[in-house]
Amino acid sequence: MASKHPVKLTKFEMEIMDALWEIGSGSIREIHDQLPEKKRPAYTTVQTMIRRLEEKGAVVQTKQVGNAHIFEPAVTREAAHRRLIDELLDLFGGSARPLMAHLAEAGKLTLEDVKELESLVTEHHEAFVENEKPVSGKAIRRSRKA
Amino acid sequence: MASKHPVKLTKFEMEIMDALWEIGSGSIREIHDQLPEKKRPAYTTVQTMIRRLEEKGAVVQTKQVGNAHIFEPAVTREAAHRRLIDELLDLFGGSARPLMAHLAEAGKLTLEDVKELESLVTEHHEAFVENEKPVSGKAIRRSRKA
DNA sequence: CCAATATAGCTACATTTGTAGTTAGCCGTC
DNA sequence: GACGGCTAACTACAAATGTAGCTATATTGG
Repeated sequence: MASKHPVKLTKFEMEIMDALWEIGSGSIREIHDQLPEKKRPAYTTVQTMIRRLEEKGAVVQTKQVGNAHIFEPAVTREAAHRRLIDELLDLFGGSARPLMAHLAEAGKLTLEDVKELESLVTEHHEAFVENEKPVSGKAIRRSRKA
Repeated sequence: MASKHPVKLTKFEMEIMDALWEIGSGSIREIHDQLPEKKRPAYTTVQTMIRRLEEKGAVVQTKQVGNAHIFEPAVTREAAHRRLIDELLDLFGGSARPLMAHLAEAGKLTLEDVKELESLVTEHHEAFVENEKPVSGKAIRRSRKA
């Protein structure tokens, strides 16, 4: 496998990245403006954050428009999310089971969610038995509706 | 509701707590010894951590045996876990769905897991319709087998 | 009772994270 | 071509986190 760890991002860094993922690419100001008014830090704070994210390799500076730098994500939202999930799973001993249980108890899951999940898992499983490995190339097909 | 947020614990703090949860209660030394040899920090590091955890209200000093203090968790593992999950969920916009999808794709879930989950959710749901609120007092019953 | 040992209780320090001010340079405008 | 504004860069700083040493004291075996 190629890139080992898609860098570790903190909660706040994730929020910055969220803004960037949302707009796809943009200047510091655009990222800043994209942040929810509520917890919107100073412009310079975003600057610092982006700089650190760049150091970490989470964003890259692509081009330059005027004297403004344009940045874009160097990691996908999915990869970042997966990283967080894996980390959480670790705390739980690597098994997803307890995590599920918690979600269920907290009432965060509807029967529908579970149904959907079932087909996802089934598909995934079938992809495995049919090819002896995950569907090559493109990701597992699944009904997107969000 | 009583205690709002069961304190925020870092990864490392969780590991310390894990040791404590495991032994139920014990002295610094016992906690220290309980930690996996691999990443086992200095005795004093554990001391510092426990002190901070005490400040945070995650552990309490119950009694004293000889000159050794005995500590025990002030929060349940479940509560701590739930806290982490909730935080993760937040990053995901509050919905458990994307989380599920990730787990499914990462092949972390077996069909069995999903089946089990289904009954969990069903039970939970029934508890709701029957009582108009979560099962009072004790937690939802579920087959323990770990 | 006294020495060896185990603990507790401080203090210390490097890193990471969150947050922002200050300064200096580039750019377009008048 | 000088000026005002936007942006980049650097610097600063406090709190949280990770890690551990040192000192004084309590315990206990001899």
